Amino acid sequence: MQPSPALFRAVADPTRRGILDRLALGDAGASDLDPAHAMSQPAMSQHLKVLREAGLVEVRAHGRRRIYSLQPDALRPIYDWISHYERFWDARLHRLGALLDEQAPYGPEAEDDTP
Amino acid sequence: MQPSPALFRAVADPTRRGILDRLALGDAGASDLDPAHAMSQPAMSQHLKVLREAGLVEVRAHGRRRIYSLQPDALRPIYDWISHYERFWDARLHRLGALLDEQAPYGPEAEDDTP
DNA sequence: TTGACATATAAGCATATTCTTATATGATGT
DNA sequence: ACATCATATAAGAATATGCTTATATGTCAA
Repeated sequence: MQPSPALFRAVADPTRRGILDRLALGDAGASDLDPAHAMSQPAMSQHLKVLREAGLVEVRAHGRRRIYSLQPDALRPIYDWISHYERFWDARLHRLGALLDEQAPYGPEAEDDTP
Repeated sequence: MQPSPALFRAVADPTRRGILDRLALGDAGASDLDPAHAMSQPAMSQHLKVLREAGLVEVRAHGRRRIYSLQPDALRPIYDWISHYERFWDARLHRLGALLDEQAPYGPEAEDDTP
């Protein structure tokens, strides 16, 4: 089964992946997540919203600050999806695949249209 | 390090993930990849181009057909990126993280602004 | 060679995404 | 209460994405 579009969309953006990487080091307030002020405050807030809606981060209030924390479990659907391909990463399986291809040039379902 | 934007962009689209899932079953001609004619021929061709540019598929000519094959190795950067988060998936580590959080409420870098 | 087939590319349009500026909300310290 | 700080939301503009129709390229079969 496929991961939710919201999840893939959330991690598709390099800025947001950077935020996740940062949060993997430890919880942080929203403003701490962009120390170099590479983007405006609303831009960051919007990225955090996308991550929240994907379940990848959670917020808690600490006074007037919002402390964000990583919810790494939310990445599992992507991990599981990719894991299905892991079996192809073994060189011997690759070799076997090549052998099978020699016998059936382009897969089990392709009809032979060149008699 | 972060996977290339082209790679993440390629798998961010559910239609393209479907194409990859289909190719995991075996090589196929471009037209075989949309048996239900859910989209136009150019749409499929454009999706395949994105996948090609991300290195996720390769083409070979077989007569006038183009046979596409999966290049699963190209998924590894995403897999590796996500693997960094895998260590958080263990419940005991989660527990430990909570304990550490009690001692340092929101991570190692947050300055104490509530005296 | 010629016409049909399989795929790719070009151009244009609708929608989505991401940014910006301006403003709202809510907590803090005086 | 009031000014300030931290964050969120609204609205709009610029760009990116994914689709469509039309057309180009290359192969096959007669």
